[in-house]
Amino acid sequence: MGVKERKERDRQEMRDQILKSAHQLFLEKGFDQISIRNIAEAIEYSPATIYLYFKDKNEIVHALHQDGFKLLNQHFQPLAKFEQPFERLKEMGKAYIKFATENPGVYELMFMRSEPMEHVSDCLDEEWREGDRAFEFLVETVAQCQSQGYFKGLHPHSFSMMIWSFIHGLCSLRISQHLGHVKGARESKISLDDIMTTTYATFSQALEKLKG
Amino acid sequence: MGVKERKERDRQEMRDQILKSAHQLFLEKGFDQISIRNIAEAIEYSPATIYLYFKDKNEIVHALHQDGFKLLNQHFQPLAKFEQPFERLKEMGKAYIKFATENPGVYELMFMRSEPMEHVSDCLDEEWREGDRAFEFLVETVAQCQSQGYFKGLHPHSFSMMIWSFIHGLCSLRISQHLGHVKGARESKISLDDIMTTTYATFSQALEKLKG
Amino acid sequence: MGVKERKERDRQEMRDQILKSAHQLFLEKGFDQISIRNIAEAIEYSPATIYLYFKDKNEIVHALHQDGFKLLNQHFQPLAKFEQPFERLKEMGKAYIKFATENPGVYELMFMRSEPMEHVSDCLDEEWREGDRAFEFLVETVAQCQSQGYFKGLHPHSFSMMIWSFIHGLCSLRISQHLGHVKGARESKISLDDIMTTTYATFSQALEKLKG
Amino acid sequence: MGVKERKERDRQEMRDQILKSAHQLFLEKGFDQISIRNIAEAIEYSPATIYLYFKDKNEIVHALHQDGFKLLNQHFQPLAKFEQPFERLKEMGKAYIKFATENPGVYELMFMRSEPMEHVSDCLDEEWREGDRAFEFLVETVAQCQSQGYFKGLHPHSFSMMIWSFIHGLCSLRISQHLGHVKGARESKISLDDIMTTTYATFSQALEKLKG
DNA sequence: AATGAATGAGCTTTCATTCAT
DNA sequence: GATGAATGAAAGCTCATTCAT
Repeated sequence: MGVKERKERDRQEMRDQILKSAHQLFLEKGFDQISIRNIAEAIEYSPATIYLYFKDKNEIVHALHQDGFKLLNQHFQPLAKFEQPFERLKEMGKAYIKFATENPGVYELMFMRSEPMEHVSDCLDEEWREGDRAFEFLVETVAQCQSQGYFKGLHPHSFSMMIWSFIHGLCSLRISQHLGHVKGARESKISLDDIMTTTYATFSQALEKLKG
Repeated sequence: MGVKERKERDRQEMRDQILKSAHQLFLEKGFDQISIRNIAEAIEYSPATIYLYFKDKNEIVHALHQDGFKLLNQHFQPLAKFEQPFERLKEMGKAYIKFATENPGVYELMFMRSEPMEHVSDCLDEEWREGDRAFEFLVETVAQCQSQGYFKGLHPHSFSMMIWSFIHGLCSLRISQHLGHVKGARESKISLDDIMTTTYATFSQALEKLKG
Repeated sequence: MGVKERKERDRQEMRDQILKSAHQLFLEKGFDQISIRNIAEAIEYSPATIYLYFKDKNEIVHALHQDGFKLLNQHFQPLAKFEQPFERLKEMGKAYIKFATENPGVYELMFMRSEPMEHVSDCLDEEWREGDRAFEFLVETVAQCQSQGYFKGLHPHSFSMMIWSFIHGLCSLRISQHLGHVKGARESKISLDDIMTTTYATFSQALEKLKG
Repeated sequence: MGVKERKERDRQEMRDQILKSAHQLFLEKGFDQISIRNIAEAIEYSPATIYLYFKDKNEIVHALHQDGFKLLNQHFQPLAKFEQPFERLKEMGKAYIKFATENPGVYELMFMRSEPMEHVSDCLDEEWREGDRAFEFLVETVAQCQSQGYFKGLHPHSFSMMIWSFIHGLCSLRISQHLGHVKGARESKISLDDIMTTTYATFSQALEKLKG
């Protein structure tokens, strides 16, 4: 009995290792520098081996895509403990930034490229469950904020879109290396993290002012 | 003397023609679909000819990058006529969206990819002049808004960063095809343009509320 | 003792099952579409298992080759009942056509490819017994026809070769899909079976005229 | 002026060289052992170079296919001088055999494989002109034989099909190496050429007897 | 006896780039 | 000034085969 289970576990471990390597390569080399051969080299296996665990390159990308959303939701999980919705909202932003900053390659894959979307768009809605969950969490939190007097008169869905746009913009500018090239940031030696923190703080202040 | 100058002029014309074609291709195909052969075919010259005018593919990308910023500034030019800074600010957003929507390939190249940045970062600050101009225009406008009572107590540079993050986030989500996949948008048949308009309107409303 | 024999029997059964699946695959897919994996999948065993029963792919092909000849002879078996040799000869042709048409993949393997031959040529004459039987049956029938006044003055072995060439030509043209591409057949919508029947009938008529 | 022409000639020579090598490889290795890499190696160029002269592998196969038919017709050309149709018919057979024997690889490609057919079948009828010409030449010759009293009462098209089947059968058995394995031929040390000659002679005799 | 895991060698194809002409 | 010709390097992928378990 144990044998079968161990095999299954080994198999899963190998899949994970492959995905982890791909993940790592995204980080180092960027989305289109990734190749089956690259991954194979990284895990020190032959390219053919990859195909024992994934049907094709697409399936790898797909898996990373889904794993990415799961991971994002994991970053959101601890936020439930914040009872004040506005507090929670602000923490969500921080968690999102943390996720993007720590997993730039996967973030790129999830939100900054159109290629994966073309494949994924054929999929069942089911595939989007994790992605939906994340967004719904945001919408709910916004709605709760409104019931406490924030963002009065604004549509919660649209306002959530706005928030997401901002935070995605900030994260993606960082990942695409544009953050450090803005006039002002370029000259002074401010760290990228500081820029993000400052910008996010500004956004938070603005949100705060939208109360009442 | 005249000969030398004419030659130089011819050379510049050829460079422009190549860039124009590349720009056009970006419009149709997107960043990774572009190739030297593609461009050569479009201008009806041989691939080898391109190398007479550009050292390598990077140099083309680089040039497009710079031209892109010029083009963006051209979109901003007519905004000078808006005397009310807040009006001007809102129009800037629209102009930015227009630029991004009409030149998705170039936008992708300018703001959504890290590869070009890596090459550009070695360059002189001089290279960034056009980019800086665009951002400074935003900062100035924000500052003028503040002198009229908007965004009180917020740092103009940071607030500009926030605005840019938002608008870039919105545009890049559209270009990367993610806009249509958000829960809600996916089911209803809202057009992407409508989503952008709505989200931007929400943002404008929010900004408006930050007066006083 | 019994154990050893049972094992041997089991082994033989497995070999047969593998061959049967391969045969089936040939029927559906044709010579080059076949792979060890294909066969393994069909018998629901792992590819590695196949190597327990056959040294390599060649050995499988070889075995199919031999089985093919057995099957061909089985098609000939019922012909013994035709007492008139010329009738029997004509029925042999029909039986051959039936065999080829119903087992195109195996026919291809047996008669249309050189690869298998290269391996087989090292083999003992013994290996050819079944093949020889089939041809000898033809030669005998021809000889009997001659004793009834047909094909006078023609060498039976050569005449048999001639007959085989014709019938093989007809069958192989069909299997290689050339039959439908001849001028005339291509335009009209005659079925391949009709072309074969007609051509064979013409041949029969010609043979008939060679009497006396 | 001469430059352009020379270039064109060089280009044609290269194409020919590639085709010749492919032709040669067919001969040595058989149809499916052929690969772009193989050909490239044979002509001592890089694989990529092949793609400068042919769009893809298919185009090479296609070209060989067409060239083959042209070559076959060239073998038929000198036969016009035979005024007696029956003589011409017999010479046609010999010419066909000569063509097949000297170009086994191409013959295999032209008549013994189904893969090329699948691609070619989509083509215009125009593509088949050369093939049609060859077959029509046969039908005409048969018809002329009939006007001289041969093959009375037989349909010329069907009878031509019969002749082609025979001669193709004979040639293809030789090419697929089956000719030497027939009982009788195997034991005695008769050369393959002798077998072919003898079998063809027997066929000729039979045809002769179909007069009157 | 059976197999999961692994791989080397092979495939077709594309592309940025160089260089002799 | 322009290019046809050539290529090295890389891509995704498949398959027959081996071997430890």
